Amino acid sequence: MTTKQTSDVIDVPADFAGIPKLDDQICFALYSASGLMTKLYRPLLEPLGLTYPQYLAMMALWEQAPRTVGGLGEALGLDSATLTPLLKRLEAGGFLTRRRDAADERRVLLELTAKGQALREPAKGVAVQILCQFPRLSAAELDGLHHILAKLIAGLRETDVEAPAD
Amino acid sequence: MTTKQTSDVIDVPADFAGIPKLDDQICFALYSASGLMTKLYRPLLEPLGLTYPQYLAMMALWEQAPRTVGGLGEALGLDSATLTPLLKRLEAGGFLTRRRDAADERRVLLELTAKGQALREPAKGVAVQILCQFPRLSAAELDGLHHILAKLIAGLRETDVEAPAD
DNA sequence: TCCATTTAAATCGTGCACGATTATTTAGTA
DNA sequence: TACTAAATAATCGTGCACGATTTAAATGGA
Repeated sequence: MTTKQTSDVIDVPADFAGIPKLDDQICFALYSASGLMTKLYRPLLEPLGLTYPQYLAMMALWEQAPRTVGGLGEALGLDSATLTPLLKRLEAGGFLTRRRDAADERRVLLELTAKGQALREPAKGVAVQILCQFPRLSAAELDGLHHILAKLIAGLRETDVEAPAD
Repeated sequence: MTTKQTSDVIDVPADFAGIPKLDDQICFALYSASGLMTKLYRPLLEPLGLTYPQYLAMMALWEQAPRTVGGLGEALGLDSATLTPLLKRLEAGGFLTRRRDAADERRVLLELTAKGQALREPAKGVAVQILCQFPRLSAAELDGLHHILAKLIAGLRETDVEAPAD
């Protein structure tokens, strides 16, 4: 509390100087919610042998396969530095295969194995259980949350693409 | 392939079986938004010598110090396995000190150094710049987002505390 | 007093995440 | 054809995150 009026320390409208934490709390809320969500998934995904990021990768491949590492990375917002080791673990687990594209040896094609395909059904159960365990937010609230997040993400992606050329 | 009507594979209402991705997209949206947000902070925090989690720790200490590692962990939702190395880096950077509490040698007290205190003002500038770079969401939307996230987090924390005794 | 229990941090092992760099292949062009 | 430039993954180094375990200190009885 007791945030004083140090309105001349930085050259911004006094309105902002007095509330230096509110925006951070939205960021912190996103950070916290994301972490807690991952924790919620952990015990459900563990029996399947997946972590949450691995589950995301599998979902992307259930939607479309084969895909390249780059294509998957674009879908998930991750780069090869993160994906390559993750995909190697999924390959070691027998969920997918990685092979160079014969038509373009720079690309690596990801393909699901039978085991990877088979995981799709139990994964649906996970999604349902998450829904059930979900804190009591109304469908309208969930919808609103999803809608605003989509807008936020679109804006953040723009900034992420344009600003680095600063 | 070709997801058929296997409505008896899992014992849930058929309504859910058909929409196995919607809830995940909220989770994925949280995950993505959180990551993009951290990326937005990075170039602003780098000149200060902080990462985003370190910035969160400093914010908690600007609000209240001295604090114990456990107290900080409760505020941030992190445990000592994450905090101990992070705090050692902040100590190595000269931002804070760690010392055993003489009254209870189990506890470690965190105290800001002059350098750590001094960082508070430029950190306010970071918060302002984040607000400015922020994608065009109305104040009402930001408010709504924050409100729903708070509700979500409260529910997730409950689940996180109660469910593990399963 | 002594000892089991609880509490608090630190440590260990695994896995994610990213900026920066490197290696290889393809494409474009003089 | 040769030679640069662009594209694609992989690699490297640093730092976060968490479950599980370990170490040490405080607490609460018999």
